[in-house]
Amino acid sequence: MANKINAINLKDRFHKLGYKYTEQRQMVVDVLFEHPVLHLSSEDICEYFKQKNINIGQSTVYRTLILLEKMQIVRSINLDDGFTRYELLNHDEEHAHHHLICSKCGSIIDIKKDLLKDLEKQIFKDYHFKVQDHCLKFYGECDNCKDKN
Amino acid sequence: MANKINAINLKDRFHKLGYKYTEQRQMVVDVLFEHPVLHLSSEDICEYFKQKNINIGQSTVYRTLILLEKMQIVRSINLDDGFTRYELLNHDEEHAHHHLICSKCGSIIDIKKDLLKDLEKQIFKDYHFKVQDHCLKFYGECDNCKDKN
DNA sequence: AGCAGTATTGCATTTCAATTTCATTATACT
DNA sequence: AGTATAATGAAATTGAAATGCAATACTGCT
Ligand SMILES: [Mn+2]
Ligand SMILES: [Mn+2]
Ligand SMILES: [Zn+2]
Ligand SMILES: [Zn+2]
Repeated sequence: MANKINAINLKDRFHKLGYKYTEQRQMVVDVLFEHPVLHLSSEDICEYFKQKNINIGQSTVYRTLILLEKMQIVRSINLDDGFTRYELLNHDEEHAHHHLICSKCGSIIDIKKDLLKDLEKQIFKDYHFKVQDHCLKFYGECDNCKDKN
Repeated sequence: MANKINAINLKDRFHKLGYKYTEQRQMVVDVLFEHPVLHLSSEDICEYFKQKNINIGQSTVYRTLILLEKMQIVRSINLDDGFTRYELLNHDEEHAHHHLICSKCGSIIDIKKDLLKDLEKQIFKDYHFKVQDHCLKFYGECDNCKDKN
């Protein structure tokens, strides 16, 4: 648990890298840690602040997310809805985890098992291509929506 | 080979669906069939026409690609460069094929083997999620770039 | 062939998420 | 506390995607 990232010990991470840990950045980090299961967009986070009457500029939210990605605290993902979305980067996962996207209701399910190790070995054999990361999305019908037919 | 799509017999496909097979649409289709290995964007195709002094409006190209996708002649893909790209839909492939994306030189390699059948069965067992299609991209270093270190 | 009805074109404009500018403000270090 | 530097945020800009609409082209019918 020593090196586990959480909202508490981030201050040091920022300072070690020469960044200031401002109130605004804290707030953005807090929202992400409070909703670990969601895939929030910059707009989602702005909307959340607006509802709580917290004044943080959209460009600050936007730039904070870029910074958090550079700091390897979040990862940006594309779930095909026109928004860049963000999720906390889990350092237990060697590679990006996968997503099930229900075409009916739009719900998103995380798949944390890697599942691709063998394929990547195969690709190295066949194409001499050294895989560093991947992006895998499955489109279909979720358990809930299957009943509603 | 009876039902194989090519640039020749598309006229009938358009007419059967109530669409007109105009010169502009033919030209767009031709560009796609002439570059089966590329992943062209709307802008790429406009640029190609401009260089050949062919006057076709960008909105026509854009709308033609949308139509071709609806007609199941092309598929749109996102290769993380900010452009929607298109490739001919091969009806031998049950699902979308995969892409290797070289982080160094940006080259794109098609992987036509499906490779995901077993995983999709596993996902149905574990999550009761019925996979209909998928999107798989691998990021890494291609064979060419590996030497240049 | 000519006509009428409908689909398509393409210029111009709009949309909208993402990005940048820049004057003001906050932070960290001494 | 003071100073240097980084961050903020309102406003403006960017650029790919999408749309409105008047002009044009295609198709089926006479
Ligand atoms: Mn996720
Ligand atoms: Mn391809
Ligand atoms: Zn669903
Ligand atoms: Zn390469």
